[in-house]
Amino acid sequence: MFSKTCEYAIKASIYIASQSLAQKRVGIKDIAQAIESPEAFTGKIMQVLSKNHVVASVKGPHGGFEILESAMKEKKLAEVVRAMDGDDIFKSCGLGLKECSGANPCPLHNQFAKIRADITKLLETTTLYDVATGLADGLTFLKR
Amino acid sequence: MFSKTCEYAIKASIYIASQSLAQKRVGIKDIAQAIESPEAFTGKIMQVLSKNHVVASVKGPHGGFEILESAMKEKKLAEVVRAMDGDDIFKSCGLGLKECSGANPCPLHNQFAKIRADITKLLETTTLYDVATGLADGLTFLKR
DNA sequence: ACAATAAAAGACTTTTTTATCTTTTATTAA
DNA sequence: TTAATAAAAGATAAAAAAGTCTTTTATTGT
Repeated sequence: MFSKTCEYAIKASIYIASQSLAQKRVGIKDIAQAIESPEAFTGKIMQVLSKNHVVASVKGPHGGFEILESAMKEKKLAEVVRAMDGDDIFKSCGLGLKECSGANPCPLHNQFAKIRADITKLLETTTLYDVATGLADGLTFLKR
Repeated sequence: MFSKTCEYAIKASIYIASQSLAQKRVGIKDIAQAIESPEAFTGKIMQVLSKNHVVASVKGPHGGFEILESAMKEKKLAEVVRAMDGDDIFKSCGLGLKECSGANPCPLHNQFAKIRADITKLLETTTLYDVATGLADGLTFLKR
């Protein structure tokens, strides 16, 4: 579904958002712990998220990553996914056809159209805030 | 969604099924052409499909691959997918958690449960016959 | 029996993804 | 203004996925 990189990115974003709700800025080490990802690789991912303005980064002592509450209420999961995996998951054919469409449909075109639409709707409507609250409240988890 | 290998496998299976409907046994070269896949790699994939009894293979002159009409009416797409990618797509967590469940849910557990169920239903109910007919009738395509 | 055909099997190679290590840049506080 | 901290950037490395090439085995028609 998502690349591993993208899974880490989503989890990291949600974790940072939940910590930001408690006014806590978090560092790479902390993030890597929280989402069980390799630390250095997590750093790389954070660079991408930061460049794509999914999270804000602050260098130096007491630095780290954060997402303003106002921002996380706007940021959709789709933006995180696009930053890492592009928009393949939103657009591309389930069987890998380059020009799969109503005019040139693969054998599963219609069936997949529905599934893709559901995935798109989920990712385009869910904000980081939406999912961060559940984590902050201990209702959902990023490990195991 | 699926690995490239699995995409090829699904397309190859559908192509073989549609040709079998016309009593035509097809070889690797033919299959590779029909689904725009690398020939040698297609051979490897056919070995797996053959071992998993998705298709029947015949060696020697006039050999190739085929699927009996009675068999293709039983074979679900899910069996092709399982043969190539295992059952990750049916089971695994969207965010990669190993023990994602109602008791230890990832932040997207419920949302993904629905999507996974839809994918599973599609793959578990659609037979090769169902999709082969559309291809045989020129209504669907495996290229471009 | 033998030549031709076609898949199976095995050993490799290439590419992509995932992951690490080192150096540089920015920020802070003493 | 310097030492400490933490992310950014760059260069590699390891693992997995995708793809190729060569040899072997099975089948068929002559």
